[in-house]
Amino acid sequence: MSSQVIEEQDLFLDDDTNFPEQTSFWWPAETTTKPVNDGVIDSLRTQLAGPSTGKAGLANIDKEKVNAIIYEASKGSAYFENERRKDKTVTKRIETMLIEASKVREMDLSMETRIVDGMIREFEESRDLSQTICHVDMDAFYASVEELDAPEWKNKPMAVGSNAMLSTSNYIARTFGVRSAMPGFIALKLCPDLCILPHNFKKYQAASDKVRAVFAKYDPDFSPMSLDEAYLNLTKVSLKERLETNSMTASELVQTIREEIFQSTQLTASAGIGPNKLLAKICSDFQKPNGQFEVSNDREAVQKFMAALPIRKIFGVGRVTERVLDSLGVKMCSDIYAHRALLYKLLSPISFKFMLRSYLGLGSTVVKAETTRKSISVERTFDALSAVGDLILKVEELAVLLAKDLADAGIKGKTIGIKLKLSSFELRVRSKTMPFYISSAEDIARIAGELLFKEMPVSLRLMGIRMSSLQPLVNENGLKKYFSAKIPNKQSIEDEEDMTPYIPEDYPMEAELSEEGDIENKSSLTCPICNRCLQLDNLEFNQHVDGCLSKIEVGLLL
DNA sequence: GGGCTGGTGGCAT
DNA sequence: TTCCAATGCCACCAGCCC
Repeated sequence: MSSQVIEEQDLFLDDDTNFPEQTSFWWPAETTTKPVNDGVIDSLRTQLAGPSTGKAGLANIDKEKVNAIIYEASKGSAYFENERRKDKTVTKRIETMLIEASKVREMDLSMETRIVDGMIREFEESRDLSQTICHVDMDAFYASVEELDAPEWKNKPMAVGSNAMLSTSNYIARTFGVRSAMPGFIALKLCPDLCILPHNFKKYQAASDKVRAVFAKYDPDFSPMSLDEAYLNLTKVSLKERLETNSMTASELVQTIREEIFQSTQLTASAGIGPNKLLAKICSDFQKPNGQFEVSNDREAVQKFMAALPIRKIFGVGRVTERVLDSLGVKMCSDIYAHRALLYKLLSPISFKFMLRSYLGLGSTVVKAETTRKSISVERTFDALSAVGDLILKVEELAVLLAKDLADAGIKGKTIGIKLKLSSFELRVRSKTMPFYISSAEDIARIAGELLFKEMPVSLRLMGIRMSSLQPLVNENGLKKYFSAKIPNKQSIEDEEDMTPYIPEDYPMEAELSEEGDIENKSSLTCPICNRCLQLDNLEFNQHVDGCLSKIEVGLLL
């Protein structure tokens, strides 16, 4: 598995938002910004503040002031306008639901209540309290690793990432409201003294390897969620091992694990213990940093724990779901029960079941080391591009990267998807499933190019290509394919149809090729429309593709 | 009409 | 001036088949 995948996931999984007791929000009097209120509703300001800000641990921070600064820094940008559009969509969705809710509230819901109570009884019967699951989460992982090499950062606000986006921040920086998934330039407005260190994934991987070695000792099948986070099933740790580690209870065992992690890495970890993954995950956030929390394997303890929990604490409930449920009066998990008949009527069966199970504190107990990968993708952000030739080059560039990742992973796939982020931040995803498997850069570029051209004209700030419906490569030819000659290249297709777009025989293609020019500045480029390999410079190539596109419009091609 | 598959959008980490 | 990258899951809809 590509290690980069895990590292990148980590950017968002690092949501350890609790703070040391002594922290308080620093606010110089002369720069105090009054919370703005120019007609923008609170939901948008909360939305702009970023993910995870509603989670526990921010009690010591003046959220109003932080949000006001973020709002001021974002106002007027394309990003801001897009957030406003998204906010309106959610608002509309909520309005529609509230109309429905007012109708439902007038109805006699005794039958629905009985149905839900029946579901609860059924769920109760399936409750498994026999397992001891632990979720371990390293504290401010990237930042803490950096502090190992440079201890002076321990007393200064520091974050890891870039001017565009932060992965994580140390606890000093968090007292300023600086946190993961925040753009660096906004973080600097919150904390002008903040130092932003670039990523050093090799270091984080090395530290992670040490942490995982400890995990493996206690559960060889531990399930890593990212570089700094994993689930362990401690049920099977034998009494003998517990005695050897001088620990009898699950809590003592986890204490031992955390101590071993510290011995090995000088890094602190927080942990949660419970009868399933849902509870363990929530608990690991409770005593951050460098702490642990346990919910005992007892139905009443679990119910009591869950009832007092804000719904946002549930893994899978984000800002949007929180807003939607809040509009229905559901803020805490106990509210799910109080409003069970209404929610039963309004939510989809799957969503309702998820909420009800969460209220009951029921979750999966399956801790598995490996899961099969479902998709593999690459994406890049860049300065706005709209010229056809530039976009084609970008497709080819990404296709090469994806083909390499596929080759490294030894897989091929049938479904190609493109992801486009317009300069307006509007997101578009398009995909196409082929009747055969592909893995070469050429095939990927051609299909991705076809998808892209249907969206033209566009001005893009991000492009991504994803391959899904995956299957392992069975022979070496498949692996060699991408590195072999450019065209034609069909060995992975074998008995399947030819993918080359149909081009009429009398189609006049070669005008550009016969032109004179400085061959030094020309490179070999494949037009994704007519699939010809051309020796052209960028300008000529753009003109060629534009010509092909106009031919598509009049139905001459494809 | 119900199940299946594929495509798109959205939400989540 | 500046808002990442990779992946999974689900809802909803349309089209197809039996």
